[in-house]
Amino acid sequence: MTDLASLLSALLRPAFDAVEPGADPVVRVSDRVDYQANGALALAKRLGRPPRELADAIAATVDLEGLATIEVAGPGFLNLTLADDFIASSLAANYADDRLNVAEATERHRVALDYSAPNVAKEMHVGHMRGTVIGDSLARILRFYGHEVIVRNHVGDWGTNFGMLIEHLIDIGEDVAASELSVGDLDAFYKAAREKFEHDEAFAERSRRRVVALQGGDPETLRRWRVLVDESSRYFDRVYRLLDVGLKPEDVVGESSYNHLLDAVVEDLDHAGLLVESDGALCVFPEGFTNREGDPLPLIVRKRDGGYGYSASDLAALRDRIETLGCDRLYYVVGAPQTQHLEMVFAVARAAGWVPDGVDAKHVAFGNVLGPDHKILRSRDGETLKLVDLLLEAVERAKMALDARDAAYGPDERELLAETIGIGAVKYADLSTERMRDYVFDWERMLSLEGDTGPYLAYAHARIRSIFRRLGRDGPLPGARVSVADPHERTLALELLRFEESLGATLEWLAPHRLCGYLFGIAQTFTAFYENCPVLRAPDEATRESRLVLCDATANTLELGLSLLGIHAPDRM
RNA sequence: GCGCUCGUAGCUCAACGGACUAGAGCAUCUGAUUACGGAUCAGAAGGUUGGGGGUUCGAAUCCCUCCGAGCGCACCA
Repeated sequence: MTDLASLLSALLRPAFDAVEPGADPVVRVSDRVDYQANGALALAKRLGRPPRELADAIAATVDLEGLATIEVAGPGFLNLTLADDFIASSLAANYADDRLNVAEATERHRVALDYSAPNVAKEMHVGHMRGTVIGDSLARILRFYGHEVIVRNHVGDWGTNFGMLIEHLIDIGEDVAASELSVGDLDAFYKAAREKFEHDEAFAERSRRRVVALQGGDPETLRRWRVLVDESSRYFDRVYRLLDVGLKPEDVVGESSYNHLLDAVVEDLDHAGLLVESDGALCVFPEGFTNREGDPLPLIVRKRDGGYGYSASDLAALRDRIETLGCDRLYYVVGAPQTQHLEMVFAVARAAGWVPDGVDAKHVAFGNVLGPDHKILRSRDGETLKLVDLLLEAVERAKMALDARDAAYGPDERELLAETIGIGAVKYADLSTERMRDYVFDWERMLSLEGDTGPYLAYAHARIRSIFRRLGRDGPLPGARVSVADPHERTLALELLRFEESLGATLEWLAPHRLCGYLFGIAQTFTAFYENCPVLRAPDEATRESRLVLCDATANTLELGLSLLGIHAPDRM
């Protein structure tokens, strides 16, 4: 389907072109009319003509082909009201062709989507949840649009920490370590290693030597490193399955994967004349970045000791995504504190000529999850909150909520529903807030069946499906005509037709909360419709079938929209 | 100190440079409805969009400045 705003814009364009070639009508959804074009105001300013007069002239010459009526309002707005017949027939046609909830990109991209990025031998905590959930939703939406998405789970599997982690592995024995890691007690493992590193000088010394052995490619050291990586990956995978995200083991391409490209990064930066030695380290000083003292701030590509840091692997990964994978969109779903680092990486890559025209690299930054005290969410005892613990609690709470309801579930159904609802609630709460903002985590609110929540939307969907169960059919009769005679029908139909517009905005801003807002609006509009327009007791057969189309289209939109957020909507709950 | 982000109703959040009434949800209050799954509906109350300037026909949105919060600022990643 084509979105209505684009369609109206195309109809208005000739009239705008006649005034000034290439002028943009700027058609938008308006709260007081179906759509509003305010392009005449900007155009009038540019041409120095009275806006109202210009708007009148455009309105007089425009041909809307009977699809809408136009009216000049205020200082020069062009208010567009769609014809009821047009809304009804568009909805019916799109519904019949199964094209109501379809979106098509005009140009397709190959997108490198970097998200999740947990650290090997370290627990996943709430901070990883946001990146994982947002990234997963964006992956789904991009694919839905027809873009090719190459997911890179840039796990932290390299660096000086691994000296101490491998030594600790040796100390406690691989069998013990493997069982400790596989039950998900990564924090205990990491903390024990850290503890020894800080208080046991002999251990610290062994650790430092071990780093050298690791970076030198010593086979036995690499084998032990691999044990840590593999055990952690298995653990991550379990968390991803619980979280119901599409990340797969083959998406894991960690920092270590770029080791063989790091020398070339340094050489090429040197050839480009960007490399500067400073205090023994090899640095690039991109323009516009300064430190505390106001001096130029370096991106340290190679450390004084000759080792590479994460700047080098980030640069190598960026090149790999452009040069080897052939991506023209690079999205990094990474926390807001990394903003400066990523900007510097992008700046250096551009200066080095590694980012051709038409290639866009973006930091999709996100804020923190806060506790009731408005500080970073922690467990009750003040420790970092393990992601699994949070997810399991969500499932437990959903189970209790289900038990409190007046409905009977089989034990398997109860288990499955609790997982679907609980995890969905957490994900929706996360996705429905603008991603740059910190948000306050609140169990009560996110699991509530009232308000802007995952369970509310899932329930809205299940309730509509139940209409058809009661009817004993799967859907409306084929070829049913749609009428929007009642204002509630009209509003709902129009809202349903705006699916692609909403998805377009979601992608344009890489902001899943826009899709959330749309779906919540759909659910609310539906309730108003359902309250005022009897469906099963409709006055006549034709009205009933028309309303059934609206019901089914709403349920489909909710189900699809939620699935694009990574949330499953069960048919009954 | 410099930089980035945020500051909107009691609380949690929306709002793409567009309006004459800045929207939802929760909580509060008033009515209606014994309901096609009550996640009901109608309505009320609640805001000088942190303060102050500026640009504009028009600013929560853009610019400047101040205040407050969070984060980053050379060899951890």
